[in-house]
Amino acid sequence: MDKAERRLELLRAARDVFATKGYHAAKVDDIVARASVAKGTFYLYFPDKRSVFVELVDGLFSRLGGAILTVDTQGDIEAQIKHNIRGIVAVLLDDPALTQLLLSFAPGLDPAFAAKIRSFYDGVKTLLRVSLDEGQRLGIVAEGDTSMYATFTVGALKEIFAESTDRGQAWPREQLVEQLFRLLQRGYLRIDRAPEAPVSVPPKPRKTRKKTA
Amino acid sequence: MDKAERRLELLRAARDVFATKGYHAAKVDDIVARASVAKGTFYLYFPDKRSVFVELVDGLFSRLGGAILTVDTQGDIEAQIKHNIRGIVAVLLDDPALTQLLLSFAPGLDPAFAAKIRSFYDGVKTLLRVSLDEGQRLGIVAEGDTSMYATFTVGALKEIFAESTDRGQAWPREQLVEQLFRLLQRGYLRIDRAPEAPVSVPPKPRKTRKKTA
Amino acid sequence: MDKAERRLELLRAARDVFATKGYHAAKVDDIVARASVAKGTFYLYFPDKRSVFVELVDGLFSRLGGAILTVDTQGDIEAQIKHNIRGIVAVLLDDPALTQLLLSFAPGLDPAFAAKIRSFYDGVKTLLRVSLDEGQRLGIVAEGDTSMYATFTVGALKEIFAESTDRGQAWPREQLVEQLFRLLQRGYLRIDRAPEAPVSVPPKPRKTRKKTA
Amino acid sequence: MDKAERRLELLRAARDVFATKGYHAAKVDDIVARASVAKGTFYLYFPDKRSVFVELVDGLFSRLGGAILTVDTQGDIEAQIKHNIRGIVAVLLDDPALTQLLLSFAPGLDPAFAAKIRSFYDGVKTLLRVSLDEGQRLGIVAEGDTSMYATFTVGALKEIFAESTDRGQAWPREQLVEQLFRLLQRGYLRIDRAPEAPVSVPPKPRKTRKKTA
DNA sequence: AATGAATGAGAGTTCATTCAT
DNA sequence: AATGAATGAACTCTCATTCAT
Repeated sequence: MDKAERRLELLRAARDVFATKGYHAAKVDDIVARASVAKGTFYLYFPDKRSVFVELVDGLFSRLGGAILTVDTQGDIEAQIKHNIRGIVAVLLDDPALTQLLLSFAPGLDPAFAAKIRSFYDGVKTLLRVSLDEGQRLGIVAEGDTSMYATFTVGALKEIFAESTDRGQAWPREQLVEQLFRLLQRGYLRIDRAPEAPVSVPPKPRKTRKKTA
Repeated sequence: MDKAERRLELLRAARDVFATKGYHAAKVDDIVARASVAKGTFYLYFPDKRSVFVELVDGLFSRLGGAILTVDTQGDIEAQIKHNIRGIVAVLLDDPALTQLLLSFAPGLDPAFAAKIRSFYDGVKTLLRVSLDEGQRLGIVAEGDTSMYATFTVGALKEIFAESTDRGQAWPREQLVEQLFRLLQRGYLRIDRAPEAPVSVPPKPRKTRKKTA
Repeated sequence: MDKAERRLELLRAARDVFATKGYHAAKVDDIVARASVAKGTFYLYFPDKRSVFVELVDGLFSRLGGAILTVDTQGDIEAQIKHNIRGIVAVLLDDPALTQLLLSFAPGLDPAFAAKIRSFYDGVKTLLRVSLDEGQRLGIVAEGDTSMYATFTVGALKEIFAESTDRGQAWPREQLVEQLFRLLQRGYLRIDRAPEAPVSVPPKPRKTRKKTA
Repeated sequence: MDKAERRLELLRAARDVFATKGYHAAKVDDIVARASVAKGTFYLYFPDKRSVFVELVDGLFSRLGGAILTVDTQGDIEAQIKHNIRGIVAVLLDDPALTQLLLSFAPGLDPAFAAKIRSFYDGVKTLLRVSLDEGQRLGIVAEGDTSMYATFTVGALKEIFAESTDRGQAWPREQLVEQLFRLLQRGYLRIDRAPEAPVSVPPKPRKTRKKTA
């Protein structure tokens, strides 16, 4: 077997075991058993148990980072946001075990991991907040504390993905994208305003924007 | 020292240690050291390490559960929702260590705990969803998948509290309540914004608010 | 059993196992088996395997250091030197297992240990060299490189003790003292000169000391 | 590459690694890395790690053994002794890494090795003792326990070489030979010091050398 | 002959739990 | 009730050795 392939096999095995049992309950023995190799083999490919974990999380992080593009306010904002959402959905739902792993990881577990994961989310939130600030200037984001909006959004996304992953993808992918977008839109996005009008926001006719909300 | 008091002391010690180091890194030695008792004493009050943890989480859960009242649609809905939020905020921010513990605990970490925690959140979501369903009938909640609204809300709350706890309570309590409410309100609530008007959202007369909801 | 006593028991067990099998071949399992305790107990008394070893060697070092007194050139030199030799002999032969351990320890085995042990011997040699320098000024030590004399002496002592320990103390203690002294005396000491006279150096008549040697 | 040469290369590599890190800390990986061959290759030339070590030590032993000639009491004793010393010095200082290895190896470290090494030194001591016994009969060795003289001598030599090797050969070779000889001479040898006179120590007529020697 | 990936027995260490005092 | 010394199962990681290529 090819060296790179065995490495991947071990990563996959580790991912599955971590996702199933959690980091601490996952023993190296479990991982190698799942990969059908001897214990020592594990250490040919990774310096220690922790580093596989870190590599898995890092991989997901970077794929997520790659999926999120900064919104260009000159272009079609709705399309870009949906594209970002779609990207995130794709990355996360393509590897539910890994998503489980990421979402199930929490501060307090291990200071070293916590810092790494927190900094990732902080990065996402900052990205988001900056976009929201810009949006406020353009009048397409409601007034208010944008950093709280960002926190709110990230939390909502995390929970929805956690649930999706948990339940083995109850919601079809594109529907998830649509619903997520509408949540954001009805929440604080003001691409189409008339936000306080009870219902039926006509999506397209954007020219009539009012301040009042 | 009184038996009940010693028990409490141990619980507090455990809570602090768990919150600081996480469940696995917290050693029984750390807990008893913090409580200034001998190691054996710990086992006079608790059958094992895990059960202290469970008891702590359970306690927080039940206090949270107690703080959330089913919204009586005959009464002042906004006030009741704010009261609920205020209750949750109070419970969580009154014991940041425990909140940290709860939020830092996640599925995947340990299957047994995960089930317990998930069932709590499921309970909260169900409570919420039922209220939202009712709200939809009353026309004060936007159309859409209420279970997703519930998930969304819980996720947002978790993230905001996590951040609040993390940062040593950056936001003043009442402001947090207000902002959370406004997020919900602007999000999918369709209560009329007659600002500061005490109460009485006329439940039935839905025709005036037309088109949807 | 008393805590201090158990500690001693473990030290003794470790000493015996180390002396018999050497540091690397000595397993913690061997030590605890010999001390008739569980493996975990070992770690209640010592942080790790290495530290027991270090403690053993340190103990012997300090006892040796305590046995060696700086020679006061105003007093009876021969008596003082013999006293030193007697002290060293006593320390080393009283605990053959530990002596075995010390002598069987060598540079290259482990950089950390090597430094520790080398520095001890360096200390001894320096002590000796200083005495010899003083002796040369007084005309009771032959001319020549005193640092080489010191090295020579230490090597000879080490070998003789190694052999004594090996063979289960072939030579009676006081005879060893006498013979060691005579080796030194005939070697480079000039307390009683007439050094070239083939045999039978009359030990006492010291008053006639001559420079010439 | 020629088979014998590769074998030598591995031996050299092993010698260097052993000398630097000691036997236990030296990994087969280190050795093959230094020899720039694959790990499996090592086992084509040697059955196991230990056997390389043994072969290295054996080689040094036999070279040492070859350098030591039995002293012919009919010939020039001083010259022969110096020749022996010079031979030992040459063997040891020509390969400091190996010397380091030999001297840093000690009983207790590993029973199997210990026996081998002890038997070598025992051989040397016996050789020496026999010569000294003969010397006593000839009146050129002081009275006393010759086996102790032998032990003494070997120990002194070991220590001096250990120090020389340690310090990267502080003393020039011929000076070392001279000084070693003088130590022996002033110690228990009773050869007349007629300095530089080529040879022929008349064995018997001892009375003429008086006082000074 | 040479390679180097794979092996797996075994080591040191940890720590929740027990129990004699 | 309280103590804290003792326990030992379990874990991660090491590395000499093997063997298919």
